[in-house]
Amino acid sequence: MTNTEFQSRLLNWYDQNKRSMPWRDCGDPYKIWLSEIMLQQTRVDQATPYFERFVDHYPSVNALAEADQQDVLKVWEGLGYYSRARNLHAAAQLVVDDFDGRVPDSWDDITKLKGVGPYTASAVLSIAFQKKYAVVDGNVIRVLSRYHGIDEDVRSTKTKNGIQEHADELISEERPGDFNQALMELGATICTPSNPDCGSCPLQDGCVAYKTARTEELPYKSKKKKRPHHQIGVGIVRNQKDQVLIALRPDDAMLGGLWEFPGGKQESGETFPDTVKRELHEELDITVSIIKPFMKLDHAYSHFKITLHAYLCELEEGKPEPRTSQEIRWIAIDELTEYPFPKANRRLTEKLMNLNKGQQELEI
DNA sequence: AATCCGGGGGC
DNA sequence: GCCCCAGGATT
Repeated sequence: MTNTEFQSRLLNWYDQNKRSMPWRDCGDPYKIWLSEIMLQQTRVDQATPYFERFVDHYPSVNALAEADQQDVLKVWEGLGYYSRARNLHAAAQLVVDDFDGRVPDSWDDITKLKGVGPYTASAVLSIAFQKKYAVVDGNVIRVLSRYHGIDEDVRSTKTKNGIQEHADELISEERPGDFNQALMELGATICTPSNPDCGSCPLQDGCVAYKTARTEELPYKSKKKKRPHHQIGVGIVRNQKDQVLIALRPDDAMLGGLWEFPGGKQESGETFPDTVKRELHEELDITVSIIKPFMKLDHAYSHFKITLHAYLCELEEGKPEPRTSQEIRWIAIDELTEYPFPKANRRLTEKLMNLNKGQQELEI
């Protein structure tokens, strides 16, 4: 199949089958940029409601640049990879300060923005500005490795560079943005990781994997390491004013800029109450007594898993001082909704708020 | 080149 | 359970 045939079949398929998305065909570089950041390692269906809410809060680069980081993280809460939100916020301020509030339309300028790497630069430049940069994301890797019958490990840089060269050669001159979106759309809806719908694929004729019945084997990926599983003890410290103690994670840490109940990893030989007491002493310089178990939950992060054991605590001695955290605060339980929390901690705040509403069992 | 960074959905 | 997802930053 010639490149021209590849393009026309793909683009015709796209014109008839593309899904509707709030940022698609809007022509607004800010919304296209925002969508590409939200879609990093995130499915369209998961990102869409966040996109709508984010645009409601921050309809323009200027609005985003003027916002407080805490508010931006609150709108982002639940979407994960929170450095994306912090980087996007900082990048919006750079766009206002250095680029007159306009999203840069050149490679050298747009890659100056935090959180904009080769994929996002290519996506924004092609979709918003019709420039000929081919994207390579997980979808493109899957589609082209099958189409060309590439069986090297797609996790390796060399293989990805080879796929980038294929994409660079295939991309349409006239409709580069649509070509990129079409290839990704095909990967997301037809050329799926398992059970691809080859009968509906416009590229079936030229596809090596289809012709050799290797669609289930390609793309080849080396195995990932198993994720370690940690046991975490967490303290929900209450005072006489029915307030709880929360801590702000530093910007450069995992979940940076989000709040949490203080705690940490269980060490060998420790009971969970021991862990909570030790961690709170180390992190906040306080001594607490354990009142009772509050909640146990499992949660999976990208590279490890945790079981979180939370205990209701009472302050025995000392005034809490932030040591490992950026800031600490005593807040009422009904204020917990106002702060950005990561998912595992959000499950704790939800139980606290439900019990508080029912006036149950929170009395010490 | 390898590792770190969330959360959700599909199978 | 594991895998994947419109990846980027850091080491």
